[in-house]
Amino acid sequence: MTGHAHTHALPAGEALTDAARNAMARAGEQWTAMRASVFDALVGFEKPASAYDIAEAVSRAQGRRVAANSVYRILDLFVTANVATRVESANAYIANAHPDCEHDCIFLVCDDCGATTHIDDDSITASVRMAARKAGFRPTKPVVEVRGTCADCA
Amino acid sequence: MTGHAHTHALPAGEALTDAARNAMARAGEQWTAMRASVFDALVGFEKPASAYDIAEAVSRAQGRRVAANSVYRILDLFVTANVATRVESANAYIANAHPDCEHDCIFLVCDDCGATTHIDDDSITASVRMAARKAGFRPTKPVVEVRGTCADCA
DNA sequence: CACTATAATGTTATATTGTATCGTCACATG
DNA sequence: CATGTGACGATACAATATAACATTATAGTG
Repeated sequence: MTGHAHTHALPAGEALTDAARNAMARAGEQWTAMRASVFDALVGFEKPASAYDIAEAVSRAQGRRVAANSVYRILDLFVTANVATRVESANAYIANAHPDCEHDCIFLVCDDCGATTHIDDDSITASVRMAARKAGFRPTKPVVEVRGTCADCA
Repeated sequence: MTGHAHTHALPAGEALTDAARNAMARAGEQWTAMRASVFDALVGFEKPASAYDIAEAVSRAQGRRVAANSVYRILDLFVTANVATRVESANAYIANAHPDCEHDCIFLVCDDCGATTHIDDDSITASVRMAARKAGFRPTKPVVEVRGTCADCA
């Protein structure tokens, strides 16, 4: 039993950007050129990207030096607005494929190639939260990531 | 249902150090004065400690400068030998309360005070591994941590 | 439009975390 | 004693993250 069946029409390209912009709007945040740039860079990576990777990509795209600092600020907003997620075990960020709905994501991180996919299994994350509560803990954000080998590298 | 009931006589003090030393021996690693020092420092922290925190503590304890470098090396051994675990979402390390048995631990990290407890719920981590496999992924090490507020800070 | 408050970004500096490299020391073994 | 090996020291550096303050852009408002 994998929680309620749950199919997203995964937004891509324009649609994904739209979804992100909307999510930001809902969070009361603006969608500026700089933020669009960072988002594009983020989506441009297949793997989770570090703030510095993104800073470099944005710098290239804009033909000027963009400091990691600014990128961090924007990534923080993205994370708050559910537009991106931080992959803790990789110190890196990844775009959220469906900013529209709130999930406790589960990331599968390939130690070989770095490729990272995510699955949504609300029954698992719910039981994680539950177990925490049973221990007298008030959960805010479960971090569920799996290191291992992806299908391509296996 | 919380997996098989599972009660450890949690080793503490001397007993814990013994357990750690044995675990290292099983991994074919030596138990040196330096390693004992690092382990003591690690156990001395209530919260997950960064390698630098530990380097400082060991430096104080030994009245000489110990470089983070050396601490990292030893921590890596500890992690491999199941004597310590890295808390990914905190970039820090914590001693394993029962080096004798292998678990996919679940950590509860308080965002307020930093105190971190761990629970072992094999049914949860098993289902995490299972979900990963169902996605064509070969799991090596699940990272399950929960950020939130502990009972004391609630 | 001009003014102003606020948000966003730039700039620079610095803190924290993590690796790499190579030298030295201690100890075991032949 | 010679030699090999593992542990540790020392130094340098790379990567990740935050702080503080200046400047610029933007949205409201009169």
